Amino acid sequence: MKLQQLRYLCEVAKQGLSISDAATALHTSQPGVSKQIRLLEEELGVEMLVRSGKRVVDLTEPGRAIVAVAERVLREAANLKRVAEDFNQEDAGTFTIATTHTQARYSLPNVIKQFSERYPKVKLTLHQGNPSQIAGEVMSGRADLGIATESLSDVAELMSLPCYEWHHCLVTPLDHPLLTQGSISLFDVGRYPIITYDTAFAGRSKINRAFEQQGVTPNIILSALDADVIKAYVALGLGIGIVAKMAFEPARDTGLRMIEIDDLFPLNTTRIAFRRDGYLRRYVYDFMEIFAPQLTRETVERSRRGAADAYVI
Amino acid sequence: MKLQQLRYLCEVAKQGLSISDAATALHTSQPGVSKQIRLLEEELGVEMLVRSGKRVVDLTEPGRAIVAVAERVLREAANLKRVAEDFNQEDAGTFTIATTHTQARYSLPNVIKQFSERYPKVKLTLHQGNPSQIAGEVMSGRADLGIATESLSDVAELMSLPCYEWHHCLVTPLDHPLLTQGSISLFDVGRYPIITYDTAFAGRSKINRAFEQQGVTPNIILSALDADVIKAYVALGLGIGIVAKMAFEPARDTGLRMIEIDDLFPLNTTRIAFRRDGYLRRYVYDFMEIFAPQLTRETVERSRRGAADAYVI
DNA sequence: TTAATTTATAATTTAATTCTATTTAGTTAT
DNA sequence: ATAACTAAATAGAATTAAATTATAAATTAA
Repeated sequence: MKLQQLRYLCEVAKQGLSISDAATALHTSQPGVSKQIRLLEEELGVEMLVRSGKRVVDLTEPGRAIVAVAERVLREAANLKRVAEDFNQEDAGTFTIATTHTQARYSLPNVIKQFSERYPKVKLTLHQGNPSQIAGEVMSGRADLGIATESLSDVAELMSLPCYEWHHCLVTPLDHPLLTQGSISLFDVGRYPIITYDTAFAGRSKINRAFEQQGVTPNIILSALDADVIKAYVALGLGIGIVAKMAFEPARDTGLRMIEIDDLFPLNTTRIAFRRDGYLRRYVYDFMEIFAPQLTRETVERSRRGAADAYVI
Repeated sequence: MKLQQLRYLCEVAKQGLSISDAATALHTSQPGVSKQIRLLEEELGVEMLVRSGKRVVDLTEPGRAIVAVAERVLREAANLKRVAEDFNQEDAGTFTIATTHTQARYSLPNVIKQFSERYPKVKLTLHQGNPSQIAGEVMSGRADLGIATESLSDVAELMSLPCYEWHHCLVTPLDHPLLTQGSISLFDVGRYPIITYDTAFAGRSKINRAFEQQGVTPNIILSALDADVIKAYVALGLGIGIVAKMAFEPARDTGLRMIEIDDLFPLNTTRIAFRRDGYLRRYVYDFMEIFAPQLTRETVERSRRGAADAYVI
């Protein structure tokens, strides 16, 4: 078994089961790929590709399982290179963060500015997506870190650590009646048309639950994927917005007012996630510490190890 | 980078940093190993071995990190073969269980008998050890499953599932005064010399804690690694024994009496553990189900996936 | 049925690995 | 300090494996 063979196999799977396309993508010849895959099949004693004459039609069931494991092997092998780079003290490399709009737009810019000044040679990529996409990106190794709110804690392969907590707030047009009202309840909020995040984003589920618990049925007239869209519609007078407090920028959002409502909705926790068994380069640790100062390299490593040394019986 | 190179490197590390010994172990020549390791060093741009002239003296720091990752790559690659074997429907293969004496001696024999009848061609190995050794064996991939009590739940890389619960009991000589006493408290037990498990075994920590909580200082005159030793000394009249209830066999232990004391010490839970990311062959799933009927393949797979699909935000 | 596309095979070339023999360097014992 | 021994690196030859080109066979689409 050779790593090369695994690379060929995975590329064929990736290219939609075309040996020719895989060969092109790998800058090699079609017969080479074809042969190496057959050699692997021979060695393992299992057909991995379903062939109809001279066409590859599908992966066999064992083929699917083998591709999954092969991908992991290749990921680990790629980790090896990163380990070496890291020890070479080369402050160069790639770094991919999968995150949501809210983070990318409102909490990351400062962090990334600092990071880039410290590591100008690191090629940084942001992948924007919804929380399940983020988890998928990190699990598959396409992203080094995932940053999202609440959602990342349920996945076994991922380790996730809390970074900071935040509240929602209301944004209204300049002349809204709620601005002059003293204390505001969910009932008050429920009287106006609401614009907020799409389900599965930035704490929307908590918003729903809070209304439910109070027996209020909110009139959500518009769900958006990000706060910028929400604010735009609020400015147009379509309703009041519920967004993450960090998404309100007094200097820019001059056509809007913000109302603090910390007690109406539960606290949200933004978490950072990475593969439990992945290798994290030095600069990734540094990024985490810039993002959430309590996450020093030591703290993170301790959490990763878990209580691996302790046992009871 | 080639798998071969990683194999060579790991073998050198395993053979105590001898390239010649590694070559012998791998049935190849010394210059071949030497060269491949140098090629890998060149490719990665890092020296992995500390050489003093023509001697290998140590691993460099990056070398150590690289060996660790390389071992994982090789483990995953080995998994590939198992996947293939599994789909080949070959009911043959190897299966290593790391466990404690208590399990090996009292709970596994029946299970293994059933298993071996069903899979006569599977080569089964039992590794006996203390709980931290068991965790280590499973983590490193030397064992497929670990079985122990309580201890395996703290390790992040391992997934552990509860199998069954059990209590301790007292074993005494035939004529012991406690045999005629009605209800027995920890104070009563504490009046006699005690023989029980060594620390870090079969719930010893729970025994200690129970005594502590009652403010009783037990007079433990002997700690043993297994119940057989304990019973032998009890039979000699050296004291009373505290062992797992399953370790008392009325038919064999004719020179001893057993006293149930389910309420004196907390319940113990025996767990089965495996690597979260390892491939489990069909017969391993079957073994688990024989051992603990509630652990069907479906149940186990569901636990492994965790709540990977669910997310909140 | 024909043209286009895709994989497999064969033959050739190229490259890489492994082996044997040998050299070089380090360690130990005298 | 020297000799004897051991281990690793090097060189060159032999072997083996991989990639390439050309081509054949099979399938799909027109």
